[in-house]
Amino acid sequence: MVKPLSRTYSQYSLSALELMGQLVREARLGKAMTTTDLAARAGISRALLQRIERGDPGCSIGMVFEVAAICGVPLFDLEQRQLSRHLMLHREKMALLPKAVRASPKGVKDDF
Amino acid sequence: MVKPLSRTYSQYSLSALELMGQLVREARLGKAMTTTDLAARAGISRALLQRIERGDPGCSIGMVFEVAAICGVPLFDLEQRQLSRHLMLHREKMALLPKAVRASPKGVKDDF
DNA sequence: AGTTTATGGCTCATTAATGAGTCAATTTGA
DNA sequence: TCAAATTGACTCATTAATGAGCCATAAACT
Repeated sequence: MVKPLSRTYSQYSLSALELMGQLVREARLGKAMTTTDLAARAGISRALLQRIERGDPGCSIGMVFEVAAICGVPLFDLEQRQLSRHLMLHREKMALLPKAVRASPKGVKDDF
Repeated sequence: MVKPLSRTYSQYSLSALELMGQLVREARLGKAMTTTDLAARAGISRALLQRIERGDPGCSIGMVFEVAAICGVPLFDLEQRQLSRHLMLHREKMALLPKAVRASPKGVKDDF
């Protein structure tokens, strides 16, 4: 029995998680799929799908995105083709950015 | 030594993952934060942050969203307040939807 | 109302993710 | 060019996520 490390999440993240789960659930119901159906299709357990729909922060992002993709929830509000194009543009943009940053001696330059 | 279960992901999910990672990296560089800085601020290891920026599907979605939130990457293209409002509306909408679906005897009703 | 099915929420064993640490390579700024 | 710092990529021990199974409850349809 060891003391479990309880992670903390910002309200923003939690809201985004819950919204993501609801979008999945809504999409699933819209397609008249049971949790068992969707879970099987995504190759995951029903228990995990339930955690995803609940907005559990501990789920792997790959599985969440995969489930979202399967039941038609758009990621970044982009469709398949647009997403690919967007990504390519971003790759080029990243190539121009600095590879490393030199932090200021003390304190981080931010706008919090 | 057991055979590891290699999960499969759709191209769509992988692209979305990579894009997410790049957005984080871009935002981090924009704030002139080192990987060590951002990791510390998010309360995670530098190794994990690197996996997030690389678009690793295995990272927990909670940590990814948290890092995104910290360095200012908007989720669902929504700001803090808008996200909360959007979520509330969705909760109400969900309350009206059916709680369970009856699957068709054979085959799932979808549009693939 | 009764029946059937879906869902939610647990436990526990197993598998995978995470943290800590190290090292080489790259990049930045003087 | 040179030194200092950042980054990327590993290993390994630890912690957490996942799958399988079960049961009680709730919902849908006749």
